[in-house]
Amino acid sequence: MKIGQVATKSGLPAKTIRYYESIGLIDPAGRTSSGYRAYEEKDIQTLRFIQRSRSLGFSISEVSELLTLWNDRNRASAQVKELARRHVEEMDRKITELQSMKDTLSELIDKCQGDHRPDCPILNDFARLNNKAKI
Amino acid sequence: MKIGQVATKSGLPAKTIRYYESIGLIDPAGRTSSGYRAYEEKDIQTLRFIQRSRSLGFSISEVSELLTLWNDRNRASAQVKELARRHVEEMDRKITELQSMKDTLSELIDKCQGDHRPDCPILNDFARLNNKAKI
DNA sequence: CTTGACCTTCCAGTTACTGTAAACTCCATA
DNA sequence: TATGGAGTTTACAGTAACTGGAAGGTCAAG
Repeated sequence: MKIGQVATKSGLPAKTIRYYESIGLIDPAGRTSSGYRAYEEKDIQTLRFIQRSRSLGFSISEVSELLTLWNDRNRASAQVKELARRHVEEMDRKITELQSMKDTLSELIDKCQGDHRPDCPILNDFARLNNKAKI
Repeated sequence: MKIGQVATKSGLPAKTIRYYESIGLIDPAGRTSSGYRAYEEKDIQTLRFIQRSRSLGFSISEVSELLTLWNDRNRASAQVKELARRHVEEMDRKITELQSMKDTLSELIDKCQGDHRPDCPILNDFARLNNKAKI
């Protein structure tokens, strides 16, 4: 199978698959006599695995860890859970932070709404010194 | 005022201030006779403005827009609100996406918890084809 | 035999900085 | 007056994870 078909089946752009090979995340693919990369079914599974992990927000190096664990099934469980849990915590932190940024900005927009002066209080707030505690 | 003091007062690393100058986000600072960058009070306000906008998640190019609007107060209100609203929507999308990723992963962790087989179902799920609808 | 789709490599660009190195400049103290 | 340390300058490289584009090779269909 050539890279285009693998791209379709795995959900990853061909370009990205080559990139993953270049950074050593996946083993170099075999080659046809003419130099095209040649893939097998199991490669698609690996790439799907990577695609899925990435879509869940794991970094490349975390995916690399997960791939190692995947290839060592019998002691995977605890470590995978640990990695996943840490990842969930990280996501939680990000969600909280985004939510708080959003709330702050929404409040500023509301203030601007009820205000009929030509200049927007949002910008004034941005420019004010020591505004951390004022919102 | 030299860059170090401005860094302290604005909350931005000196390095970052130089960077902002290099990409044209802020005007080049004046120089002392010996070549050090020389700043005034109003520069601190501008940098604070940038710091605050960035901390609310605006990209550099959005900050650039905001700075332009800031310098044109009388027609700022509507445009600033629009920019801010779009930004809030974008944050909402990110929050939703992160939340959904988190939920998915949490579910997988739960599945792993109640399972006493040595290999973790998380990895199996990662590797499964067409798993988009299965969670 | 040619066209077009697909493949190859390599290099550059993206975002927003951060790290590091080598070389000043300035101020205070011995 | 010398020197030491803190602060400053520039320039270059690196980060994360790709993405875009150029220039060229390959293959099947018509």
